[in-house]
Amino acid sequence: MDTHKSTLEEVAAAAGVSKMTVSRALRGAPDVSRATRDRVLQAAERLNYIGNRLALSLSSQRTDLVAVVVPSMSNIVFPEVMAGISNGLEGSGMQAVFGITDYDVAKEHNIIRDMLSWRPSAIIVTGLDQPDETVRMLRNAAIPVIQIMDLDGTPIDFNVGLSHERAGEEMARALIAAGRKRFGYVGSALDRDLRAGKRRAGFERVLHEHRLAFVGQRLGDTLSSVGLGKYLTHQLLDAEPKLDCIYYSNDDMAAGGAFATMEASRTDDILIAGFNGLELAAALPVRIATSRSPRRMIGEVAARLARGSGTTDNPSSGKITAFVPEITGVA
Amino acid sequence: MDTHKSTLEEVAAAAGVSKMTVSRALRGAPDVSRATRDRVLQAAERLNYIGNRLALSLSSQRTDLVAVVVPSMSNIVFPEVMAGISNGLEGSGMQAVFGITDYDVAKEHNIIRDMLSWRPSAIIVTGLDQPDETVRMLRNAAIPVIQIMDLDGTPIDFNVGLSHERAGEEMARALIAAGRKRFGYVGSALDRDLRAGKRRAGFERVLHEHRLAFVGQRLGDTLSSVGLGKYLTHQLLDAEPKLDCIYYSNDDMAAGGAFATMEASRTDDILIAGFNGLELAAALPVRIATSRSPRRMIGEVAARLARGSGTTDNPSSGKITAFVPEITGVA
DNA sequence: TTTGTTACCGATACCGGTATCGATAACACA
DNA sequence: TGTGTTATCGATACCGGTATCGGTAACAAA
Repeated sequence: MDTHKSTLEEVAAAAGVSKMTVSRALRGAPDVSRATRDRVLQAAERLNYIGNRLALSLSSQRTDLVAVVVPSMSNIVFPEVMAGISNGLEGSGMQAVFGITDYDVAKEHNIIRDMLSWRPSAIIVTGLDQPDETVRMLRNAAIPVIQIMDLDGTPIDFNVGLSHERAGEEMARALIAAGRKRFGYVGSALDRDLRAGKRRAGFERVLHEHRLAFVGQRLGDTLSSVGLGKYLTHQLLDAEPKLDCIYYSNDDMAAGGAFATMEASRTDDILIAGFNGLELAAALPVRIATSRSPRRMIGEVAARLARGSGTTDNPSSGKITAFVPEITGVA
Repeated sequence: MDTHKSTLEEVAAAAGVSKMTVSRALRGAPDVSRATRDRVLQAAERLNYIGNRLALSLSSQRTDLVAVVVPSMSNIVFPEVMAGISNGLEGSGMQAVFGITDYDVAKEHNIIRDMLSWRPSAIIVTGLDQPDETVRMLRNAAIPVIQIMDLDGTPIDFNVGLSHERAGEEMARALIAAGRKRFGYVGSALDRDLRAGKRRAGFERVLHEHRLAFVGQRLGDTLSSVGLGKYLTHQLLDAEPKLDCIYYSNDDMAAGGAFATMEASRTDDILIAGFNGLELAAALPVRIATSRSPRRMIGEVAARLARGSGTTDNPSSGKITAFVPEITGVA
């Protein structure tokens, strides 16, 4: 019935008490008699009262907000991380607020600034490659900073993720051990997706150690996608018919590669290798190699760290949580 | 250097002016001389001042927040909608806040309640099937309520989406027109994903009109996924060898179906039909039928409506934005 | 009857900004 | 010299809650 508003004051008037008593009753504080508590609750119900968190947070100096900054939404990986965070926060009374940077450093800076203006209790950001200015801002916020996904670099505070350089290395080692010799590479936008670039660098380093190199490669400049992976793979197969293995920037691209090899009837002699361990990769009609990144787990661990914001934190321990991706589909 | 805090008051002290002047200078208000403006800006810079939106919003009675409530994150569809919203909000100074309900009605109610306590300028919720209690709460919020994705029902206020019943009907009509006769169905969790249920109902209605029915079906009870679609399809193919078309609850399941038919060498006589028009569906090595849902566009339109919150809105026009999904891959 | 204790409740001062109105100084003009 | 005007700034009152402290009533104990 009543249109919007309704403040503590109004509920107080309706219940015939002071707003302080209403505040206590609604929060379940002990210093309220059963009788008045019931009156207050009824009045609040009747007026459709909904608390004002702006006032609450400003007054109590706690927001119970967790800012989360991710680069993209168009790949299922980050939504899964966000779901993990959301899940890990459940029951804590904390709320995640998300920001998307589109892999843009300047945008990231502004988004982080905007997020900090909400005075979150903790902030989760993707990667370790923020520019100095952004790092300074994060340091200055005096809240737990949790950098996720990547481990290759110097963390500001907490760090949860995996080494992408090492993931690339391990994949190369596994493929070489399995007898692969003529490698190709397909990826896209490595200048923006720095983690994909690190994987490629690690992979290539191991190739060099074994006196090998990418025989051929195709790089796109748009966001990675299944269709792009398929398209570039067809190109690469035409240009380099003798490849026996192609490494991709991620599983989406790799799935496209798998489709391309199927269409070219090359599934028997070419092994497709990706990264992430997507559900899709496991369901493909052909086996592809991939490293499973614990995306959801990373989100949950990050959430757990964020929850610890208010509690007693052991300052120096557990700052870094390292995961080692499991490689599957090679042999 | 300086650890956290720093308020307007402190910047004011540092600049030798009142906090009101700092407030004006930082917002670019006209009543400030160039000289003091510069002094203030420098002081703010030096102290690493970051505004407090809690105070700002409480004081000005505007949050510029858009609450967004979606059921899931584990399917790329909703992240794409969210990306569309985020994109559509760009440059407006508004910020989206997301909540995930996991297709749980009770959870949805609580999440909406929590969101409203932040006093958003508008709220975007998925679907039209909220229980009365939730509808009352939304009505009472006295802000624009934008229900997205679905059109089959009675909207509270704004409505942006498509009719899923009709989408199912149209797909059935197209498939029948293309000569398909023996239909199967594969889906999952239709009791929670109501829109998938509506599509199925619409599809089945048209089958009946043509004196047809699903010859066989498999229903999972977990969330839809490529693997599940593949698994259920294999089961269905074993049980009903004579199908010539299978309708799926969505494209993820359908992709799994496509893989199953490939593995069973049945790609020539069975047509796979899904819903969403995912990028993946177009890249598959076999053609599948699908209806393209304008997910990103829905998000952008919703964002545009949310932006209009503060401006002069023509109350009765443009309340409903209907999209008609385009069917591809049938013939 | 006096004194203590406990249970319950209200008054007041913030939290960190913005809106509003008024004050002051400088300058132009009569 | 007196009077407006304009530019620039500050004082004050909120916004809607919570923290803190103090007050009152009821009851038990002395």
